[in-house]
Amino acid sequence: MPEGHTVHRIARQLTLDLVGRPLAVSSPQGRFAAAAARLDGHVMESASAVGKHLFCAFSSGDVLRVHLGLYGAWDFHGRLTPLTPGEAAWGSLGAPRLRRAVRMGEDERESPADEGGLVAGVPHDDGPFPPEPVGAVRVRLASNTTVADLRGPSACEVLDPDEAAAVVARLGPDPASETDLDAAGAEVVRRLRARGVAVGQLLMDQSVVAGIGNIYRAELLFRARLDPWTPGRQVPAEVARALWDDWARLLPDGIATGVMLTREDLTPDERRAALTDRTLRHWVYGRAGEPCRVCGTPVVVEDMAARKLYRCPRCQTRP
DNA sequence: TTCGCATGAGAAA
DNA sequence: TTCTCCTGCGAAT
Repeated sequence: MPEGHTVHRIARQLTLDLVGRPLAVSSPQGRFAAAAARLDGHVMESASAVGKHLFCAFSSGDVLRVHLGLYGAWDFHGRLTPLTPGEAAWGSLGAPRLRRAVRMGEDERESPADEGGLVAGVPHDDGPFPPEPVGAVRVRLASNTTVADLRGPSACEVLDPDEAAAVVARLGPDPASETDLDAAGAEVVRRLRARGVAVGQLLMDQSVVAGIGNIYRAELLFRARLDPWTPGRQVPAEVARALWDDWARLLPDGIATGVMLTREDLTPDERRAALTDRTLRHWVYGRAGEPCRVCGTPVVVEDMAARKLYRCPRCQTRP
């Protein structure tokens, strides 16, 4: 999925263009029709992200919770405010949607493949407004000027505020939604070191620390030069803390750029190139068999809890 | 045109 | 651990 940075970007886009207005809420696909009717016509008062969960609070008192899972994405149409002032807006946030670049005309450039979608001018697409829903749109949130279409989410439900709070309570700290990063870090260290499970698995456990997915997991562990198979209990406190601190650095960068660029060794020019060339972005993720960028040893891929785990068998060691 | 895979995670066994 | 949700891309056919 879309790891945590993407969901924060979605929350920001919704905040910029749909929050504070009464919205037409519908379910073109039909699977969310009854719940959509409850929200329809109400004002979206806030949109926020915790880990990979998106929460949209409505004036009716209802909270829309969305989790994109592996396939989900939001497609935006109509007027869009660039998330970064001066830059183009993103038409699609979530799972890869490269093909949309073909659909949407000429003066677009392809967005970073990692994030899918395309970058276009603002407004970023032509044609009648609102556009006809394309494919299975679970939820459409529409103002007079902006449409957000949700497709393929693994979770999409209406909760009351207490239920939404209960979801958040089950999550570990998210650096982008915590006010006290130091205290949150201490809690993550405690949770990481409380179990004998492999640290590679613990970083993916959303109840330990929220928002990390398979790419950030692999990259954080490489950056720490830590063997992912090290049991959590054997990770020294300072190493666990460094993992959190590193996550707290990478996440804001990912939110700002929309790209999971995890290499701190790049020159500014190389960094610019890496924003559009995925083969330059990562230390180990997706690089099975290719030489480690530090020592040249072939990067290894193996299964960990049914997910692909990438690591350098030489650089990443046990404490 | 078909098939396998993917940035995820809850349920079932 | 395995299944399932369910979407789109890209490699293979």
